[in-house]
Amino acid sequence: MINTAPCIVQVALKVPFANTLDYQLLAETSPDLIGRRVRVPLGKSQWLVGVIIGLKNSSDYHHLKPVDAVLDEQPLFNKNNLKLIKQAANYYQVNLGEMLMTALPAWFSKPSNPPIPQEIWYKALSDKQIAEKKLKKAPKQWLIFEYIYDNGPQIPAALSHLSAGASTLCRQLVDKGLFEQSNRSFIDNQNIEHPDFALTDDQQRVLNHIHEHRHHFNVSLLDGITGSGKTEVYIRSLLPLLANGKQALVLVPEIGLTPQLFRSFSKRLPGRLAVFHSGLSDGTRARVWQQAGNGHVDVVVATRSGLFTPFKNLAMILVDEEHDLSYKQQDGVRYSARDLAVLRGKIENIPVVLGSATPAFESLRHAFDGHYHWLTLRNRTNQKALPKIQLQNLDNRKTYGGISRVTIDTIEQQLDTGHQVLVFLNRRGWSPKLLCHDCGWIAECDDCDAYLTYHKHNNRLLCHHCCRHYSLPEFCPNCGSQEMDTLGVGTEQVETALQQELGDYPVIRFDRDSVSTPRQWQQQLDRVRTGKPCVIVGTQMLAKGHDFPKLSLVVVVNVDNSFYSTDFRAEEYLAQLLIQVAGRAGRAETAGQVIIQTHQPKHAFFHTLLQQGYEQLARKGLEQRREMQFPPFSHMAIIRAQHRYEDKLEAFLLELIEAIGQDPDVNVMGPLPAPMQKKQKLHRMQLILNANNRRGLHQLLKQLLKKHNPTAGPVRWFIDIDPVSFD
DNA sequence: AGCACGCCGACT
DNA sequence: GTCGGCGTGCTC
Repeated sequence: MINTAPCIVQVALKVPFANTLDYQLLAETSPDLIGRRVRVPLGKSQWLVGVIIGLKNSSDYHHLKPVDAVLDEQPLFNKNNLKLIKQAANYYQVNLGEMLMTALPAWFSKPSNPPIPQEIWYKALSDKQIAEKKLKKAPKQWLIFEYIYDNGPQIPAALSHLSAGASTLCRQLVDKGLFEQSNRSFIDNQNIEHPDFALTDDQQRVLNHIHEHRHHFNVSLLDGITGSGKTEVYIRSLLPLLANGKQALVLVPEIGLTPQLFRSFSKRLPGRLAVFHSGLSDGTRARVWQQAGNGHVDVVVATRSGLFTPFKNLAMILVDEEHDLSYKQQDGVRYSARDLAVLRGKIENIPVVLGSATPAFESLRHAFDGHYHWLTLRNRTNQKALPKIQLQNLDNRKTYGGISRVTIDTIEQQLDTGHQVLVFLNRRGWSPKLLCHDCGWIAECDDCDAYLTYHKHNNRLLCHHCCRHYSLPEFCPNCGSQEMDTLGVGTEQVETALQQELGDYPVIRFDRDSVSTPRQWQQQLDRVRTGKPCVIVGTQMLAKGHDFPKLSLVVVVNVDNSFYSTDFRAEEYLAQLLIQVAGRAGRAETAGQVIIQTHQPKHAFFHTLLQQGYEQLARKGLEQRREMQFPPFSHMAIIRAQHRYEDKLEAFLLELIEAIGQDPDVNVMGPLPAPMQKKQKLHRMQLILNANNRRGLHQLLKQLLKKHNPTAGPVRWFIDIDPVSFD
């Protein structure tokens, strides 16, 4: 029966002043309005997209504006999804509307509600030999066929590197009966491999455990060293679920790692696999979202924002590399996809598996305490020895581009025996400082509190924080001296020095300056993949994922900065990074070797990590945090504020402290200048709140938000719950 | 957040 | 005389 009286809907909108606003809706009152999007007017002339999150029974609707349109025929968010988002909004202290819009692919927030664009995928139908015969006279078509045959279904846009006019060629292949086209954003796996290799005892034990606990919420920490076969465990955990027609969500920390895992999965998992990450177009992301929600996709491999993908029948969430900081969003709503994955598992009552070779100390603590099932893989599947790590004291050693003579000799030996070498350092450019020898002046950015990095290729100074360029001063602006010199070493300099020292061997540099496009990335990677001896010089971007089979030696140039960091997690991060880069080495046919150059080889950190291992480092680190009352033994939040004038900013934060008042459970530190006090002309300051109970902290923040609207006054500020970085 | 209203300085 | 600065206030 149609109810002709308007009903009142509560709409969550991305507006900073309210969680929901009420509108009247002249339509059939039905409970399944909840979770559907609407277009509503707000204020003078704003059309906004919001989500209906409740209905009200009242005849008092005359003062309410009407909903302009209901944009969805079916709810875009189901009950569990809304529950997750509501709890996340509450936890991270943001509006429901803001959390909803964070969860929703951008495509769905357009008021015009355009239809989701479709995309044509091509899939090889025929056998390779048959196709080769048929395509003897069509080399371009053969190229396309071979690529799709080897790499699985693709869209024409992904084939542009093979040939121009790829979509035409694909259509011709369909006409010849060699290709099939489909209108969806996933691949439908049928010809999967069933390898007959046996799992190691460790893997089997872990797998049995996951299998036994697959029907209810529980968290397993899959703590497995590099090469211990975590991916195989993921695959075999998923197989029985997929066989029962269920769905799974797999999170990876960054786009670069999706293809790898996706490729392993596509060889082995029967079913429909899709990826979801920021590298896809808005339209594609919307499509994957919709199809996962409809149950048309079985497995989604996604980065952070994919955590919110709706599913019809979700049965498991895997979080790969769970320690990775990329899971914490660093702008907008500062949520942690790993933490929310656990919450989602709880809400859906399904298992969550967190995997890492170097679990976050926080996660390990849950494992030690028995909150998480602690599943360890301590042996490598191929029985190969782990790389040998050795420290090299840099004191009193002459260096060439930051690298000692002994190390260069070792590098040369490895190259001479046909191997490849990775030189890792986390600093791009030629040199991180430009210094005046006479007065000690150091070039700094006008807009930020940061030293300028000298880049030799364009002979300019660059601020790595705001990207502002400066030309090189001929005289010291402070004393007029011409004795300007660079200080410290960056990738550019390492590359040049090594090229000079190693003569004919190629030196291939990977950093944001030398590889800024996927195409360049691929080109550089191809040079390495030839397997010829070469030196790879790279930053952080090389630490993750990529396997170089010929790599036998990793040199870590400078790690000492971490020992002076103010971040209480600095050593944890350093250990994770070192183990990760070391993991790049051991995959060669010979045992890998890692050289860490440092001025502090006697530091307790190295002793613990190298003699006792990561687990022991974690136990010690956690013990210190317990004593100091730091997370995870306390609950932290940071209030971050910025303004053009330092004095105004400080005055405002003092006002906030006043408003916070005394709380026996919450320790307020500040106002502290942020480590980088000025960034892009804005001064930055913060208050650190450290609380011994979560509820108290949240109550306090809630009241603070009520008293001081963060978007109203002249000073902008926001709350970062469970911060992982302090810059 | 947007977008209005509103009250004071330098310009055709 | 106005154009435009950004302070304050409101949005179902």
